[in-house]
Amino acid sequence: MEQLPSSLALLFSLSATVGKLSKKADRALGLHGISLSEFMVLHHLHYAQNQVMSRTELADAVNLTASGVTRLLIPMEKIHLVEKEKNNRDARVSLVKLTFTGRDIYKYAFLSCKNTFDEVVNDISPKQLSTVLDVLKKLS
Amino acid sequence: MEQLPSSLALLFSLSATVGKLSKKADRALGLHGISLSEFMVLHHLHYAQNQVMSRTELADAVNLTASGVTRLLIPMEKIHLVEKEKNNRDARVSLVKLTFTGRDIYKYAFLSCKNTFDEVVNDISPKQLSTVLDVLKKLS
DNA sequence: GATATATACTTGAGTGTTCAAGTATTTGTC
DNA sequence: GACAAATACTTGAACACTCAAGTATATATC
Repeated sequence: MEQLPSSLALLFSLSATVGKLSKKADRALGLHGISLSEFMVLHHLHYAQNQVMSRTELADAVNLTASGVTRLLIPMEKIHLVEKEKNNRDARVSLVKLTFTGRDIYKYAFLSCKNTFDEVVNDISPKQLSTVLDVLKKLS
Repeated sequence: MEQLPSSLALLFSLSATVGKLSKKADRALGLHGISLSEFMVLHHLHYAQNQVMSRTELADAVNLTASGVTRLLIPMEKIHLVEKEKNNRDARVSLVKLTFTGRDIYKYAFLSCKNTFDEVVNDISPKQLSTVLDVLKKLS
């Protein structure tokens, strides 16, 4: 449509695609009462040692600021998906622990999300997919 | 790091990458006093017939809602990057036209942005890049 | 040619996020 | 062991967007 250099085409295309895919994810996850960011928090906690992480670690993992994480966690604590824990070695850090409920919700949400996105990538060959994942890793 | 199915790995990776790249773009474009969304508006106007588009067309092009576009354009009109124009055939539509100033800013912003992102894609082969663009097109 | 329906846009209220500034605590230095 | 600098987090203000409802205009139907 326009003579856009491929580097900028990449930027434009990435942002359009992510816009659409995250909406899709939010719709799928909405059935479980959580957003994509919340799902990502649950996911990273689920695979963390003891299912515990600090807020700073979470911020890095889900690509938010520390303050974004603070605010994201407030409702998640309220509905008991996660709970606060102290770090005895360092009183500054406020640890976040996945609860039993949180783990449960994560599992069901995971399945919904996986089904949705398996379908999305259905007509993309495994080889192409792995190229894309490689490139994305380089870009990050 | 975790046993994430590739479809979800794609979602996570895409959203992380876009987060970082749009920040990078915003830093580059900030020197010209505009955001990435504003740059995208200027870009689409620049290549539109007569450099005019309706707000609905713009919304589609930059992947925002109509109301998002209305609000994005307010400051752009104020600093005379774009201006309103009537459609004589249809009084409902409010056309948006690129001004001289807008065109000028676009050109310089384009160069900054291109330099930044040419560097970003520097260690990605043209073949990989075109695969990624193909896949993104399929996903959108 | 009146009336229902659709389209293009705007507006108020709300959401999710950031940034800058602040607090509490820890670490490093002399 | 006092004090400066760094770290982990929280909070108020702001920003960028969305959604739902409203207005104005156009189109289609009878």
